[in-house]
Amino acid sequence: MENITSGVSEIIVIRLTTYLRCLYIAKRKRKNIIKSVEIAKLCGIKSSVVRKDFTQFGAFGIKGKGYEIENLIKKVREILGLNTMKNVALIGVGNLGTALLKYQGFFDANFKFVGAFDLNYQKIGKRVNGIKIYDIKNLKKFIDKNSVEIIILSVPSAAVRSIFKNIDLKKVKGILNFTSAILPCEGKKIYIRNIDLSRELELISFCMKKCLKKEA
Amino acid sequence: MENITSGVSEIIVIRLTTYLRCLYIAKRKRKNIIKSVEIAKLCGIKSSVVRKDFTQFGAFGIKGKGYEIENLIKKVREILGLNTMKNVALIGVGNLGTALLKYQGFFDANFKFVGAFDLNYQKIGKRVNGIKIYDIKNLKKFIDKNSVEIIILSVPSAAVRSIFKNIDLKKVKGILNFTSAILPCEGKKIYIRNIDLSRELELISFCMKKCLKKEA
DNA sequence: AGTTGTGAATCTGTTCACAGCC
DNA sequence: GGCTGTGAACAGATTCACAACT
Repeated sequence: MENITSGVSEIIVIRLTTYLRCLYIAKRKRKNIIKSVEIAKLCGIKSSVVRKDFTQFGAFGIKGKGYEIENLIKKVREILGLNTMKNVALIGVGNLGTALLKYQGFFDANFKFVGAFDLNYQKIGKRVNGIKIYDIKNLKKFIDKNSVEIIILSVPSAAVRSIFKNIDLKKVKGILNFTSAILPCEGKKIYIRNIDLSRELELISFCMKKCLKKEA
Repeated sequence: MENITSGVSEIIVIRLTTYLRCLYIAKRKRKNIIKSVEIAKLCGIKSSVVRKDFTQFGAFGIKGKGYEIENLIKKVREILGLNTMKNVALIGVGNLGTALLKYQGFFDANFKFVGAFDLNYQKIGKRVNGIKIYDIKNLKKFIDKNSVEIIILSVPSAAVRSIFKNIDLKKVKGILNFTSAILPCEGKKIYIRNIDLSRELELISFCMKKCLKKEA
C-alpha cells in the first residue's frame, strides 16, 4: 500500500469517483455482485476501461462472476483516502459558501468543517449548520492551531489575492477553488481543484452546438 | 465556420475556457499583445499546446509578435458560442440554486434565466434576483413555450428521477447537473456537464496524498 | 459458461524542433 | 530577432482479443 498509488494518473482517479457513485446505487438496490459491463454502462464507457482502472490498484474481482460490491466500495474508499478525517476551513460565507457548509457530501467524504471565515462583521460570530464564522484576519493563526489541511474558496475572484497573504501554505495540502482566479500556488505542493462556473457555462455553450468526442 | 468545430476534442475546449480567463486578466492590465509563452505560464502548461490549440480554429497570431488580445478574445468567444443568448431554466431553488440565480457569470456567458422551479409552495411565486419561481409541475409546458435550451439541476439527487418525467428532452440541448445522480439521457443528443461536489472532494482527498501527473 | 485481468495494437494527445513569417 | 504555426517523434490512454480463472 506504500507506493501503489504513485504513477496513477488523475484521469483514472476521476473515474474511480464515478465508479463509487455506481457502486452506491447498486448497493442501494441490494445487489451483491456487479460486473464491469454494468459499471461501464452506467458511466457511459467501455468495460475494459473499468477493469484496467481497478487493476491499477490490485485484482479486486472474481473471474467468471464480477466484483463483490461491498468489498469494492471498501477498496475504492481506501484508495481515495476517504476513511481518514480531514480538517477543512471555508472562506467566504456567501450564498455558495452557505450552501457548501450545509452540504451533506462533506460528511460522507470525512471532511470536517472546523471553521468558516468572512470579512462581513454582520456574519462574524454567527453559525451556519453549527459551524462558527470567524474574522478572516484570524485565518493564518486558525490554520496553524487547528491543523487545517483543506481550504475551500468561495469568495469573489477579486478577493483572492489579499486572502492568499493570510494562508500558511505549508500546512494546507488541498484547495477547492470556486473562484475564477488562477491561484498563486505555483511550485507549492498543494493540490488545487478548480470549479469555475463561468468556464463550465462556456464549455456547455460550445458543446451544445456540437456533440464532442468525450464526456467527463 | 460550418464544420470548423467538428473533430475538436473536449479537452481543447476546456483549455480554451482557461485561456479566455488569462486573456481577460491581460486585458485588465491594459496589454495589447500576449505571447503563447505568457498564456502557457498562467495556465501551467507548455506554450506549444497553446499554439496548437488555437490553430485548430485558424491562425490568430502575428508571427514574431504574439496574439492581439482584443481580437483573440473576440475569436475565442465566437468559437465558444458566447455571443448568442441562451434561455436557461433552473430547477431547485435551495442554497445552491439561489447562489446560481445570483451569479454574475451567467450574464457574461449570455445565459438568460427565464425561470426557476421548485416544489416548495413557500417559494413558488416569489422572485430571486428578479427571476420568478414557478411550480415544478409546469416545467414541461414552460420549456416548450419559452424555448429553454439549457437546464440547471440543483435539486437533491433523490429528486432527479421524478423531475426527468417532466422534461421535454427534445428541446433541451444542455444540462448542468449539480446532483450526484447519473442522468437518464442515454442516447439523447444532450450535452451534460456534471459538477459533483462529492466527487470533487473524493478527488482532492486522493490527490492531496500524491502529487499527480496532470492538472485540470 | 461467463467474467476478470492483460498484452498487443490502435488511437489520441503532447512535446520537440525548426521552418516561415513579421 | 523573435514568435507563431506545424510536421515528426514521443508518450499516454483506449480498445481489442483472448488466456486465465471460478
